[in-house]
Amino acid sequence: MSTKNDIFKLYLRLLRKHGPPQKYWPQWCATKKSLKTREMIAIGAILTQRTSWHNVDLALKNLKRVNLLSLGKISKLKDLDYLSNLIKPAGFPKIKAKRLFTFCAFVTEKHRGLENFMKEDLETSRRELLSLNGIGPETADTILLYALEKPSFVIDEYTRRLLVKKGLSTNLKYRHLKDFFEKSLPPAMGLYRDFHALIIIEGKGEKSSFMKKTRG
DNA sequence: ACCCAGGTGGCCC
DNA sequence: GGGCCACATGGG
Repeated sequence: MSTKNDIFKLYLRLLRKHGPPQKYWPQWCATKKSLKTREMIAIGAILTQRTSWHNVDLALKNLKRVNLLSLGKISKLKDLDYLSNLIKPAGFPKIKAKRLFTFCAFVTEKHRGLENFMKEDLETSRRELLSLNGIGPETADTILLYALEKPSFVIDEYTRRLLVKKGLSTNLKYRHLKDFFEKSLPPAMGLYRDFHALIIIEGKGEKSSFMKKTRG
């Protein structure tokens, strides 16, 4: 039977092993407080669904090249095929273009921009994000934590793998795990970001050593 | 020529 | 409520 304390101990172990993470989400983006960065993170959160960072990066570079790394600009697009072609490297281009547009239109039209949206409380924002087509719990929490700066813990495949490996949970449902982490920790954005980053660093490390071991 | 990557929604039972 | 499937591209 795992306890709340096990989660905090896990955090301390990861912190001791890897040191404080220098960069948050995503890897190629340090925590800058600019609106542009937050918008890029939100766009990346949608593009990265079931997709490698490298491919998301290619798509973001395409958007930047045509000066479209902006929620307001994307929300004004008439031609989703154009958007779809730009984000093609990130995979599922048709569906992701639609999802991205839906999100951008919501932020721009309903909230008059990301800065206003940030003023809304966490629970209301989360409900609104989840009501959008194409935004599920992980994408919603990623946007909340990294773009809107709210203490909303993100659960992903790395988190599940680590919990299974450590024997800390057998219930792998999103809501259950999110509650488990949030009840074990104080609601602090910085802590949630660091912890999530450490879980990924740990997960990627495990993977490369696994690949090394099984090769040849 | 496989296999995988930080999900989500639609459909079916 | 759960199980299965489509959605697509770049890299190992």
